[in-house]
Formats: sequence, C-alpha cells, structure tokens
Amino acid sequence: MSKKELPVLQAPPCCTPMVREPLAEDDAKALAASFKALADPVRLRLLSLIASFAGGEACVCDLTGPFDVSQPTISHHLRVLREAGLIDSERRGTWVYYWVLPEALARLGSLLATDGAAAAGAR
Amino acid sequence: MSKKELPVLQAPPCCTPMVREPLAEDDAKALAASFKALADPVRLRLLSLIASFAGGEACVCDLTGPFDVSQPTISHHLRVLREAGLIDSERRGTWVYYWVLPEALARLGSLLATDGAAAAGAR
DNA sequence: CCCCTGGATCGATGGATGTCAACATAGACG
DNA sequence: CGTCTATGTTGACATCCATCGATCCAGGGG
Repeated sequence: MSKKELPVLQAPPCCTPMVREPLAEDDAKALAASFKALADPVRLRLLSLIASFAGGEACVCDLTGPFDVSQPTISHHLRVLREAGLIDSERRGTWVYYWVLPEALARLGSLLATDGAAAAGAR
Repeated sequence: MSKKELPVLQAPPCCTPMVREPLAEDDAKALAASFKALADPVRLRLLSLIASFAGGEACVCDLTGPFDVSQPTISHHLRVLREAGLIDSERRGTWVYYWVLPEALARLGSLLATDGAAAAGAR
C-alpha cells in the first residue's frame, strides 16, 4: 500500500477560489476528477467514517459493516478515494488500515470558498 | 426561469465538517448529488466563468464561446448546475443571464473543512 | 505444508452520463 | 403575422461507472 500509483494529480490547481477567475481547462479537468471521487454516497460516508474513527484511521473490517454493498465494492471505492489522493492505506499484520489526507480535502474546500458570501453558516 | 424545479434538495446536510462524525445515509446521498454536479470539467469552468464575470452574471452567449462543445451541451450543463442549486438564471429580453449562488458553494466547501489541518495554504 | 481469514482484483452487466444533431420555443423587429 | 436570433428540449448513441460473484493473494496458525 501507500503505493505511488498517482503520477501527478497530487497538486491540484490549488487555492485561488474558483469564483475569482476562470479556471484553466487543465485545472478544471483535474479538479473535476477530484470532485468525481466525492460524487458518490458510499465514498462520502467512507471518508467521513474513516475520519471519525479514533486515531483517524480505520481497518477495512470496520468499514464493510455499515454498508449494504459487498466487500469488493467497498474495496473498489477505497481504491478510488486512494487514487484521488484523498486517503492512504497501509497493511499492518493481518489488517489493512486507511486514513484521510486532510490537506487534500481542505484544498478542495478552499477552491469552493466564496469571499464575500455568508460562509453559509459555517462554524 | 428561476423555476421551482427543485422540490427539496435545497438544504443539504450543512455545516458540520464531514470529518467530524459519520455522515448519515440520506445526507451522503444529497451531498453526493451536489458534488456530482461539480464533477465535470465543463461545469466547473462554467461556474468559474460565470462567477468571474463583472456583476457576477453572464449571458449564455458569453458562455458558449470558450468551450469546444455544442450549444445544447452547454445548455445541458447549465441545467444540471441549476437543478443542483448552484446557479440560477433569468431571461431578460433577448438573452438569458446566469449567476452563481455563493451560499450553496460555500456550504459544500464548509463540509470539506478539516479543523486541525493546515488549511492547505488556503488564503 | 495446509488451510483459514482479510482484502484486493477480474469479468460481466445494468444503469447513469456527456455529447450531438434535429427540432421546438420565446422575444425582437419589421 | 413572418422571420430571425438566442436558448432550451428531445432522442439517439457511446462511454463510463457502481455493483456483484468468482477468484486470487498475503499472513497467521495449526
């Protein structure tokens, strides 16, 4: 695990809110790929569930229970999240553990920021 | 325009960072729908382009130029963004104008917030 | 060694999605 | 009214994607 399957893709456009200036075509493509990883209910719950675990990491065995889908499907979603650079994993003895990469998440969040706007009750 | 085609969907889970506690199944579904609207390069660029226009709104005639896709395709993407509650539109004489709904964007952004994390150089 | 268990991978399949060409509609303007 | 332009809608089509069952691989005990 913790493989280097992600050639580039690791440094999205980053940090200038997209409402400021028009996104470049390539940036938009990379960004869309990231959001696509978030565009699934199971993946969102996985991400949220992993992050909520004590210590910030969870064993796959903790993750298959709460869902209605099969184990291969969970494994597939975890792979998508990992290839999007949102989580990482490591085998530790018998089990494989996953954890969230907060910077990646925060980076996407900052892209969505809208200066003036009411921050949508954030906080 | 400005139709009320969006029955509910308008009030996403909102505001507690998803890394805090596990997302409820229904919330995840709604959230995923929102992110799905962002999960396309053309739509991201459209959103960014509209927001960047002076006055915060743009005529469709301004939006078809910068893209390689046909006008019906642009119209389709604008509809997707509108039904996701991210933009709204109004016909004004000959042209139709679109603008971004910043609260919706900010709401999604706040969901991605990660307390501790370096804020990914945000700012 | 052999088998058991946790987890990933493969191949197939049904459903969603992006795209286009063709057509429909709404104002503007004679 | 008739027609021209700006947009939206429809139907078709190719591709992508979530999901599953079957299978494979890795470690840990016997």
